Amino acid sequence: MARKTGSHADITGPLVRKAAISLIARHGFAAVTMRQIAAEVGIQAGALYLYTPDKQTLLFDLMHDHLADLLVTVLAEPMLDTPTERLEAFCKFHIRYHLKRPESVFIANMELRNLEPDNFKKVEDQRRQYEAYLASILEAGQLAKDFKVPDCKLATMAIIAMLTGVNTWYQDGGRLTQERVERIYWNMVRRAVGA
Amino acid sequence: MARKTGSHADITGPLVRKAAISLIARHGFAAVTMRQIAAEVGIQAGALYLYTPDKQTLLFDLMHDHLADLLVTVLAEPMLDTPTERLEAFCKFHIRYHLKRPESVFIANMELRNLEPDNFKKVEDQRRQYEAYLASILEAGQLAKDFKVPDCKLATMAIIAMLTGVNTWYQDGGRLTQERVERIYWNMVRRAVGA
DNA sequence: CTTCTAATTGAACAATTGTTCATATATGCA
DNA sequence: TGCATATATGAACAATTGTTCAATTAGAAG
Repeated sequence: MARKTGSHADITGPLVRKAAISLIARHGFAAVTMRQIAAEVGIQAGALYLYTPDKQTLLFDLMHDHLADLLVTVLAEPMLDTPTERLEAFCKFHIRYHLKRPESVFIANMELRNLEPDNFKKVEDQRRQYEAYLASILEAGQLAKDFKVPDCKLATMAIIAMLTGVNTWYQDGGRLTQERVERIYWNMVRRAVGA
Repeated sequence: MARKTGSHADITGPLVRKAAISLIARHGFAAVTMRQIAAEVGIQAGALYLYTPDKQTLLFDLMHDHLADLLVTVLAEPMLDTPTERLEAFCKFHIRYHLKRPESVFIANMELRNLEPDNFKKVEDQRRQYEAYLASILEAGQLAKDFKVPDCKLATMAIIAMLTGVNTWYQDGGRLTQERVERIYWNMVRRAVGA
């Protein structure tokens, strides 16, 4: 039965997620203890089990929810007319979206091997869907002879790796603004696909 | 005093390293126990301490030695005449070298946060040197007007991320040979830098 | 053979792990 | 006010952790 009013749990639950994201991104899932997460929230370790059935589910939920939001958001972007415009929008979206939540991105990329087989399959499928979205843009551009890509699958992996790599070095207030980074990367991608 | 003949330790030592690499790549440093490593080698956990002072040093040695070998090897490559030739050689070298030791590469990329601060600094510096090698090629090409790169630092990070990404999906005996992958990626890099 | 050292065992250590649960406190509703 | 439920404690659990070390075995040198 759903609660009507905002209870304490509705506040603490998100706090647990936030603490877990921060700690796991910094130290890795296996290195973070339930007691550390609890301490960050300001509760005892036992109370965590009011918000998650176990540690593994907590990790899976973080990764699954992150990727689910990524998919929903990218699919909600307005569909532009030409493959080139769509590729530009994708590149800039990917950089912007990932730079806004670096901790979740880090976890989603690094903690795959700590997922139990069933959970791993689900998360892997979400990644596959996201890659398929980019691949479809490349294939459309290839078909329309807007792009010259020798292999769409390879180009997909290359572009995603390249764009996600921004997260490893970018820092706010650094030498380049985010908009400038987006433009430079889009230019490299554009030329790489021959558009 | 150096031993003249190959002792048992000269054999077991490398076995410990190999077992550690395999296990850490699969499960992550924090999730692997000294007892697991020992079991893989076929000895007791206590005997590991004949080959490493502690778990942290074992990890650092794996990462440090991997990157040291990477640096020595890339610097030993013959220096070609033009920046374009050098960039092509670098791209193909990077893919080939990394595909040959995927487990060490995985560890070097994923376990940075499990290094103690001093060890982290050393490994980070090795990475910086490798990046500087590629950056110098891009800067030379830019100066010679062979490349059109809006930002050499960004292009360096983009290219390395893109090339290293091959390790996440390539499998021997798959759809594409390694040589074909090298050529396709080099083509994308070449166009990305405007060569 | 004996002697010396290198290599290894196996038990032990204190600390920490994820998780459970009886008990207590707080909160919202009648 | 009191009752019911949601939320939290804190102690306890067995299992496991990295590491140490006295005792033992193996191997090479003389």
